[in-house]
Amino acid sequence: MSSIRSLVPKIPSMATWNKAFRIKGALKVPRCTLADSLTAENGFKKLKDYTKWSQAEMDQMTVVEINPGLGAWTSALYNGGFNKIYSLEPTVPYLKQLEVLAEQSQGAIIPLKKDGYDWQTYVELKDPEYLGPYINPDWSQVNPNILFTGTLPKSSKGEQLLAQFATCIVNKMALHSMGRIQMALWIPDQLYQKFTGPPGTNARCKMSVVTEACADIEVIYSAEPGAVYPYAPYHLVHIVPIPKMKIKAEWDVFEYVLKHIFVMQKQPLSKMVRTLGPGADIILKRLDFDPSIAVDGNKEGISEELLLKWRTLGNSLLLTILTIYTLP
Amino acid sequence: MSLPLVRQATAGSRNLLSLRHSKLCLGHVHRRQPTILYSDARSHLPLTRMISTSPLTSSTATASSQHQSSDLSSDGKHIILPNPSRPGFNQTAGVLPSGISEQFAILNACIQSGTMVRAERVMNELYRNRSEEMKVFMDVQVVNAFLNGFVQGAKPLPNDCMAWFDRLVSYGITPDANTYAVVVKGFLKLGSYHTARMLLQDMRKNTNIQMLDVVKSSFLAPEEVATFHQLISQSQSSTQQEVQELLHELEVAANNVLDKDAMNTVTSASLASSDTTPHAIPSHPPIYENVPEAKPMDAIGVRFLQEQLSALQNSSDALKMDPFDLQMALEQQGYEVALQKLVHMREASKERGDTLNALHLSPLKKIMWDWHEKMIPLLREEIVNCADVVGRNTERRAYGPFLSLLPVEKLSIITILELLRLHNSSGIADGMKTARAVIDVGKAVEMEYNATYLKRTNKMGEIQNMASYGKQISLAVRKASIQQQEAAAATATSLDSIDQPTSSTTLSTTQPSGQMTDPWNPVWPNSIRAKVGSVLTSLLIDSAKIPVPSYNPDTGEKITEHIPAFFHTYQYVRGKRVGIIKFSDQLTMLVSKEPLRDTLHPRLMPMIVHPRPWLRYNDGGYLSAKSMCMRIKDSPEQLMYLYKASENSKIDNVLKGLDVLGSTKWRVNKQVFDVVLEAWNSGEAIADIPPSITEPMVLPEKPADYDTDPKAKFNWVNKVKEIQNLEKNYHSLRCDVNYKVETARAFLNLPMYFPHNMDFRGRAYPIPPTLNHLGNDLCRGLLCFDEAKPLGERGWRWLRIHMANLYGYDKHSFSERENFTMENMDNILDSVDNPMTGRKWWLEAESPWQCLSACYEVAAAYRSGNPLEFESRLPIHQDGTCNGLQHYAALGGDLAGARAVNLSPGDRPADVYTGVADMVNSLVEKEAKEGNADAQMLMGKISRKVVKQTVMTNVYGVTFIGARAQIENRLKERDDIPPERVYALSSYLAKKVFSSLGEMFNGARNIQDWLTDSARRIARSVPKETLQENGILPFDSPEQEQRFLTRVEKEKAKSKRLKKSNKTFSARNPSANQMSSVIWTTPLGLPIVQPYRRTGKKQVTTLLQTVFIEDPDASKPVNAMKQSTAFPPNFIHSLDATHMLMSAVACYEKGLTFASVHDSYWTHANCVDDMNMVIRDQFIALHSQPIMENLYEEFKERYRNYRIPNSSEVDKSGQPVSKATPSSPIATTTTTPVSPISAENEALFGLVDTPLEEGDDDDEDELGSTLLDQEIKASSSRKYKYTWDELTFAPLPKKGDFDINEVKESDYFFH
DNA sequence: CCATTAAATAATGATATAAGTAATAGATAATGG
DNA sequence: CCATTATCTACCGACAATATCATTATTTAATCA
Repeated sequence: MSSIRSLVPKIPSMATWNKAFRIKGALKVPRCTLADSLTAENGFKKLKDYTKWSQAEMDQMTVVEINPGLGAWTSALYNGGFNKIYSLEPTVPYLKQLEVLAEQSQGAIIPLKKDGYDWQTYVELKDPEYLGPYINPDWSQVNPNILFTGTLPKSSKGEQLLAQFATCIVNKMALHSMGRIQMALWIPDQLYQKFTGPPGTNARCKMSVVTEACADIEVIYSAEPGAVYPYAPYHLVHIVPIPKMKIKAEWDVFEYVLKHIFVMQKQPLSKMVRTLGPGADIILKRLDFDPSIAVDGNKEGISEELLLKWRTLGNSLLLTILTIYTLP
Repeated sequence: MSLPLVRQATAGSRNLLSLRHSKLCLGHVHRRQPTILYSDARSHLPLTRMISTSPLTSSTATASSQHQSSDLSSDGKHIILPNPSRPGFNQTAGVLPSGISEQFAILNACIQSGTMVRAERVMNELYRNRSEEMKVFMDVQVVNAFLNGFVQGAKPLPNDCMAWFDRLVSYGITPDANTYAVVVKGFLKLGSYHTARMLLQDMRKNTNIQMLDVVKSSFLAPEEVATFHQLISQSQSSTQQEVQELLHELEVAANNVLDKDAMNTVTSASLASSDTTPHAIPSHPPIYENVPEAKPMDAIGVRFLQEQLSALQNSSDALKMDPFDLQMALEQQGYEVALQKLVHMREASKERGDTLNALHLSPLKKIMWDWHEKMIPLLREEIVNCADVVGRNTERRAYGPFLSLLPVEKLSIITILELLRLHNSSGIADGMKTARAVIDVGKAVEMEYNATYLKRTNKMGEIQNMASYGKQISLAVRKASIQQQEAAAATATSLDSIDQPTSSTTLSTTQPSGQMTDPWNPVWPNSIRAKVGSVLTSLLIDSAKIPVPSYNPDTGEKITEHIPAFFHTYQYVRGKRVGIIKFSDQLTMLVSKEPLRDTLHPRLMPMIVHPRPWLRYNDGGYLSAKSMCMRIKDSPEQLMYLYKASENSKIDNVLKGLDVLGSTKWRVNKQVFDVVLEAWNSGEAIADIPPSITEPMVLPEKPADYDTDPKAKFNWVNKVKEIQNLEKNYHSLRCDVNYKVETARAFLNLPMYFPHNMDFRGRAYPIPPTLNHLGNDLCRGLLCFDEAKPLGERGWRWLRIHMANLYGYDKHSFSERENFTMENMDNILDSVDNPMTGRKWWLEAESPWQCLSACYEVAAAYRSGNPLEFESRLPIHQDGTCNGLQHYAALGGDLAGARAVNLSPGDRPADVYTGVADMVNSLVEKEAKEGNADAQMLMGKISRKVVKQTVMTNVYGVTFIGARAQIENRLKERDDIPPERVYALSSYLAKKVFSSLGEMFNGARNIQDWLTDSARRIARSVPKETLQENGILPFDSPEQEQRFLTRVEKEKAKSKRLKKSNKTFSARNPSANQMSSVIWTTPLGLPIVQPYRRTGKKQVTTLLQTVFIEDPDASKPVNAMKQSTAFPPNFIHSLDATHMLMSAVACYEKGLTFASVHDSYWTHANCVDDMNMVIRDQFIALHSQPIMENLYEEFKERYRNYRIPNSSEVDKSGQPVSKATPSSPIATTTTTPVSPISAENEALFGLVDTPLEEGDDDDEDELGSTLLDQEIKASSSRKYKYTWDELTFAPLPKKGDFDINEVKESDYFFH
């Protein structure tokens, strides 16, 4: 296919980076960027091990990368064998750096001045020029032509963005209006904990429930804090939307319910259900499990079976709620 | 000296007292003059006494009081108290530390509910855990109340009482006469005369307490005093001389006291009648014969109010009730009435047995009754549970005692009504914030408790008689009342330490001067209110259900479900949780169908009799409810200054002004009311009545990409939210109108009064919230004076001018305005004849409802054939033209400014707003021609209204952002500007306005700058002592140092809990040490404290959730920025308030009816000329004083010995590079005196960092010095010197040549 | 019985929560290297 | 200590985040001499 690729972006020292790339204005905190090529290469290797992508599969994939930053991950993707990488970078200094890489990659890397945080971007990506040809409404299988990847900022924006990705998966919106698209994201540790928070833990939260209901998550690789500017622990996470959402309820209702019962995640479900509406506790009667389980699904004194039932939230509770609420 | 303020002397019979006070009043108003009228006894401040009552702390106390004696000078010109950072403040101010105020409230609740076991436990815990603080804050009053708890009931426990007495004495409490009275009472009640006698003997031997003081203690009822005679007869046998002496004293005292009642009434009568009051006041009813307060009882309005009461058992009398009693009953029995109405409803329908009629009954009331019945058993159970708790449940221990203070029925009804009242409050659709709900319920319980407690202990008949009698408002009456009250205190308890519950900051024990002792009744802290409120709310939520028709989901058959009427839930507001209590939809529907009148508590309504004159800062207004003359929130400092000023008779003239405002009798304008009602019932949007929304608004269509593009969805959701918001606003607006209409209906044909109080700057506000003359156009249109006065020629003219003003034609000369009205007579008559069907000319007016009201008046006068004799009730307004600038111009003697705001005469009104608008318009026009799109859009649209607020606030320091926001709001109101451009346009316009203003108000701005600068300096300043104690400045003397060290020693000895109060003085965070707020005294003597400090909120656990509440006691650093930016407006407002109050009093004394809305003064048409004279005279009187100079002097005195941090550049030798003080903008004009202190500083620290007392180890020192070296090298040319300079103020801006007396000739000064 | 220590409980402080930044701009307080 | 960063945006009438966890502080129980 192609000769061995060994693209290496220019990684400035932390001090230089601080001067040249610390972005002011739009984002309040400087956006994190992967700043270690080795980490990037290692991460990609692991990712490839996990997904078992063949070169043929990779050849037909178009990669969309958000927040490439210095381009370490971009290079790793390119070096790993992808031939078409859209790098969505809104800030000029990074963009310049990427253009260098673009040149060196003989056009495989295509920097675009777009912002992965901006919803408009996903509308634009549907353009025939970019992902238009690969839009695929078939959710029975993973979209073979698109890989979405990138680095999430450590700010509240990153958190919001991740939550929205989950929402969009459930509702097949934005990126996921183009099909069942897999993602490989570099996620800051703190956010990762919330993203995947298992039941009964402190990290269990709204987002982890939604995530659980819509995608399979696998952590691929964990970067040393030093590999990211400014220093922060990051994980590379592989996210594959599941073909059939576990959430049966209408999204807005589901979200409302989840938000309210998670006000007090350590309290029994039966108590929090009352905050949903006057007399909402009547739905408890129709529940097929003991509602004294804590909202966050704390395991203590709870049978495995019960836990399972509660975790398949979309199937039981919310369906029930919906039926009650939509009665004449 | 001119005498506008001296009340017309009626006869030579005025006593010394009233003479003295008239003089006092003059002295204060006209001239800064040392106060000479206070006897020295007055300066014995009760709270200082409180400190010294504790021998164990005496060393501290004396030390601090000596130390403070220099700055605690309340008998000088101004009230000056220690800085809140000083240890003396909390003690002097009686501010209780966190936790203790709660415990005191609980203690009192235990005592009052008769559960002494719990009271003992509280007391025990207090002494065990907070023993050091107890030494300072435990007051003998508290002790007396506590001890009395043992012996007041039917089963006295004198031995327990005695044991506690001994114990408390051993803790350092010094018993007073009341203490002995209480303890002795216990034994007397049991017949243990011997013990009682021994006690008294002991007292006689060991204390200086007089027997008479014991016997006349308010803790002893007359019949209890009588038992002393039994003691005497029992002990006659003793031959000891000592005993015989005691018995003799006792007998004399007892007889004395038992005779006292008669004495008292005589004195009161003589006191009162010796004033100018034309009639003597009989000591006993009936005294109302010659007081025609209310119209005859067949009036429509009063019937409604009487219906309120008709449910009560003795209601047959209601119709015959005297208005005074009616008012009293309304205030005190509001909840009983509400409850009885529910009962009646039920009884009535049961009796009639006809279900048909039952259907017509209010369904809401039926449900409320149901809740009530369900809630009561739960409440009882809860009370039992609270009593059961011996050990751990701290929550129950905190709220339990309070549940026993009122009957459960009352608790229940209070909760129900409060929750219904709060529907849609704080911007929550169909619900309320939990925090608000629980605190308000708690507050309502507290108020009700106070009201009934008062009723129980109330023997204030004479006082009230006299007070309510007083259409005669005068200092003399006030004085006489106070004196009488104090005299009466020996036999009757009075209301004093019950502060108004709305303020959560409290004086722990306010002991007024003199012999008077108040029952101890601490204000409940908000945390307690929240806890109490939350139990009740939670119980109501559990018990309140509402029937809902429903289907059985399984069988599909129709059933009636009972779902909760309320539920507790949460909302997220920008990521934060907010607890709310929501109404179920069914309840919302029910409530919206029901008229709101039954949830209106009479305590919030206008009064039907004259308000009680303000006797003290916390004594006046409504008859029974305790209210404050100043609205204070969470600021102990404000309260303390007010208290001191009140006790030192410094605010009598202010209070008098409030009395005058409260004495204005109003009535509802029936004609306008009818039109309002018609408009209201039509459901359409008319004037400022919003339309009623019958069907839900149409939602916009979802966009095509709603399902795929989050942005599209987001936008749509936002649109929907906007619409819902609009709907909500309409709804709450309509509710508001509904309340107003209902209140007006209640008072149809009935005179009403608005008791007034002030904000902290002295501006006056009516206390009743819904309907008052400060309200919107609708309120003002609905109200007119009760008294009618013939127009006369001038009045007829003013009426016509007023008519034109209200229409909006107010920028022309008076004669043009007169003509305007005459030319529009046709329209006016049409408006009157066909208000809703005719041409509706009045609706186009700037103030439609007031215009309509004026139309009626003009039309009636016009048609009467002889307008000059027409009896007019319409208030005619005279508005200051840019009142703030007027005061600025007067302060600065600014000629140009004076001309611009009509201080100097002109032949037509000058109007700065129009002037600026014109300037901006021409600017815009020019740029429009140049092709500026913004300018083109705005061409010709810049009205006076658009720029008015910005121009006005410009001299108050509004910023560009603020100005833009103001203009934005104005532009949004217009419909000829596309909403999406409003923002950009307002930005453009704000710039233009600012540039137009340019140099326009330089005179004012100079003063503003001086004020801002001074305030900033003050806010940053620190008392010298603080610096000394932190080792930053040297002590003045070894003695001072020694005193400090002993205090530290003592503090160290205290429990660790207190160590946080030992704040270390850190240079790192300068704002943490800024504790001085800006304080000044208005020319009327009102001390004003700017309350802006950091908020210190804490989470408080309640049954429903935790609530976030301001912790009142923590002394928090000031918000220096707010202090300085707020000072100019506050200062000017305090002046306009002063002017208003002065004018009010002067008008009153000329017999003019007077009302005001800050800078708009109202009176009868034919009195306008007189009032105008008064306004001008008072303005001159006010500004003839050297106000700025006085302020300057006051600041210098008040902040003597304060220091501010300063850094100035010095050259290598340490000599100052420039003499300026860079820390202040104006400082360049200042020649900062080279104070000796600065020299000391320099010597002490040289150029090095402040050597803090914290032991810097050598390491750091080395590091520090090397760093320093580097620093010097690095910036070799620059060295700074940091010093704590004496707080000085910039010299006052130079005063111009304007002669204030020109105001007299200016027709358009107020117009 | 006391003193001392361990365990239990209360008080205090810190942190996360939701989820499009709205738009703009100039002074000043707060913070971090 | 200086430079960057966050926080304000005239004032008043009219107020309001909360659950949970970790860490101390204080109280109670327990043990022992």
